[in-house]
Amino acid sequence: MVVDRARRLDLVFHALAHPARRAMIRQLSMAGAGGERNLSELAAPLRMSFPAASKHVRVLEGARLVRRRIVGREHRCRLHAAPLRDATRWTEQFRRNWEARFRALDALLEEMQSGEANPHGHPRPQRR
Amino acid sequence: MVVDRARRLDLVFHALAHPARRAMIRQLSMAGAGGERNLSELAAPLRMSFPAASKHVRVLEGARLVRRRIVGREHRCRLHAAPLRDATRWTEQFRRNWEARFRALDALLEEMQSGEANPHGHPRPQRR
DNA sequence: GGTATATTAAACCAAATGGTTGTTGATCGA
DNA sequence: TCGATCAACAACCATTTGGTTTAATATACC
Repeated sequence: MVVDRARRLDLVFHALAHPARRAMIRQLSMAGAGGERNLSELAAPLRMSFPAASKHVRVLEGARLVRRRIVGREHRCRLHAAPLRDATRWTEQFRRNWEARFRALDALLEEMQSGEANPHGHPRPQRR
Repeated sequence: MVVDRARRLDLVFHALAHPARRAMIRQLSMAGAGGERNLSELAAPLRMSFPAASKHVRVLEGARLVRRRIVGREHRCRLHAAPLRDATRWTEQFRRNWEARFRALDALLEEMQSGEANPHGHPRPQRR
């Protein structure tokens, strides 16, 4: 099944949009690279039934944020960081662009204030 | 109404988890700092009814990613980057930690391979 | 005033989400 | 082999999400 970039981002952001799932990611992150937690360990701190926690893990798997390795009766989960990087890249792309333009506007205002003294009598554009 | 940090992140990530809303953010980002788009402009490229688009804008507002200024009959929207930064910070926090540990593991493996020649006969641990 | 434009509101709908309980199956340890 | 443990599965439920259509409201234009 082919899942395109956009759909992939949907899944990752959706996975991150629930505190229980973020808590799981946090816990797996603490485990370090190659570190693993089985489902019980992930579910334990979560104030919800085991099946509920299990479903959250599946959501994380669907977003490819977590991979599962079955060893005996335990399902060992580990974090997979790549989709997290994709998500970050997406947000950064627009955040940086946006903030860069804001800095450019700041610079322009600075220049207009100090260099010339508002020579054409235009009212200075205001932010906020 | 007080909305705590965790809940705020829920809202932001949820807002980012739909392609229509990401498209709106992209469009507003193109508009530059201080740039605005009214609802019709945001809705136009979206292959859905106007009311549907309007609801998406509300979701973005709820996440404080967009602010609305009503001018006459037009509702002018502008991007607000701060929550985007919060979201990025969250993901970066764990991604970096995780990748740093992975690099450390790589370095260790490197050292074991070149320095000693696998002296204890342990099978080399494999990643992937 | 009358008409077009921009947007909200209301009612409705299907599907997804997030949770529960109860049951089943596999595996580990004594 | 027996009991405890780890986890899936199924069925069910309430709420949210994402969409629609139709109607209402406020503003701009002629």
